[in-house]
Amino acid sequence: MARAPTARLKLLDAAVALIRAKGYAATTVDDLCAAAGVTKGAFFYHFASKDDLAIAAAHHWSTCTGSLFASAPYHQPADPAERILAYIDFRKELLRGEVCDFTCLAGTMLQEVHTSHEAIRRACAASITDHAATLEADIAAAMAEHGVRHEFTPRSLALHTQAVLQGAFILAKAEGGPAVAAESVDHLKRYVTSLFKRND
Amino acid sequence: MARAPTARLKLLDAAVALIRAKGYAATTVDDLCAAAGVTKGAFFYHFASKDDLAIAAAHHWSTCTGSLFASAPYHQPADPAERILAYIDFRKELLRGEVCDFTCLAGTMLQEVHTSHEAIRRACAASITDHAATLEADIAAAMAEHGVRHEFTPRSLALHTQAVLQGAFILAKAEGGPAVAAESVDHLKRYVTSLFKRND
DNA sequence: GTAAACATACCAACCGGTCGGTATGAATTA
DNA sequence: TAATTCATACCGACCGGTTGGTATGTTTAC
Repeated sequence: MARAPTARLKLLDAAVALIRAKGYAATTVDDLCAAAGVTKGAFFYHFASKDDLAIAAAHHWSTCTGSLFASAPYHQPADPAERILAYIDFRKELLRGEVCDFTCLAGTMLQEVHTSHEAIRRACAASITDHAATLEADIAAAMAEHGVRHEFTPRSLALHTQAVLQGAFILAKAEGGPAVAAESVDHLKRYVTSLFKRND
Repeated sequence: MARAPTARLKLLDAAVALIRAKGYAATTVDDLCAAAGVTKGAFFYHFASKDDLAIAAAHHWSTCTGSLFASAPYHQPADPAERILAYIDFRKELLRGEVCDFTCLAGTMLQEVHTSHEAIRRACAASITDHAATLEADIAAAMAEHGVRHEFTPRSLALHTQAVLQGAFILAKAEGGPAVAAESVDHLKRYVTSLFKRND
């Protein structure tokens, strides 16, 4: 290896930032190169096409968010139901600053590519469902412990939390700020709390 | 008037269909003209620009969905809480067939334009918040009737229902079908039911 | 006949992608 | 150990097609 492939990483970071702000189609290769401080030659050396970058960006996004959530403090409570509520609190804390900085790359891209770019769609879908899967064990344990007899699966509730978050992002984009999104997350917490209320 | 301005309406319908499927940026003026069966001359006779059409399409969308929901049967129950639950049921019933046919134009466009196209953002935001506003009266009445003492406003819950729906659309796009979306709406109904449970 | 409602032909800017070339360092060989 | 070889990493000019938009001609209802 001659040099470390720094251009590739800079392009991936630029892709996450620009696509979250402008969407996939509106983000041009030149935009990405300018933001990353590299040239088109570097772009097409590392990525076969713009679509190829999108797939790589989705994986990059999964990796970054994956390690963020893996090392987050919401895993500490001993009670699984408490861990889920702590997760929701953590997601609410992330809702600060500029809209582009707390919204989801996968959700944004999905809207544009779900019919026309099958490979990108799969990568984005995996990003969301894989993250949701990290909640399933705690949800299952909480349902067992608290004797939840409702007719839904742990996976279903895990995905619902992601639906609320994705929807909250859209509301935030509509309003231009995180306030509405935070209120929606409050409703989610109230729901989950009501599900795992000790029914003695 | 020489001819009835049928091209304008055909273009608006085409815009709703194409933008829901491919997103705003990926939908070209030529695409729209082809889908509507008109030429570019007709397009730029009726709309000053592509952005102008997007704004008109958002208003068109508000009008169409507005009359759909106004004439929907969920207003019949005497109890306001029942009306809200009937609304949620109605929204779930709409989740059938192709993803592009039940997803929301405003939510889709918002993702792409929220930073770069202020006017379009406003039109989309209005489409969502205005629809949410149609639920507020029933929510307020239900909260009063059922003695809900929670710390949230009717507007907040109304917007939350829209967040869940928008998020459910994204999940549907990820999966390629309405199944997950429907389950998320089930969770929403369970939440609203728990809020308005008779606490006697 | 005249004005609204289109159609046709066209343009300049832009966009994704290509291509020839270069700098750098690691392995190979003498 | 020093010259040779070669792959990696990157540059930037360039190309052909596409895109939003325009200028101008044609049809149709009143």
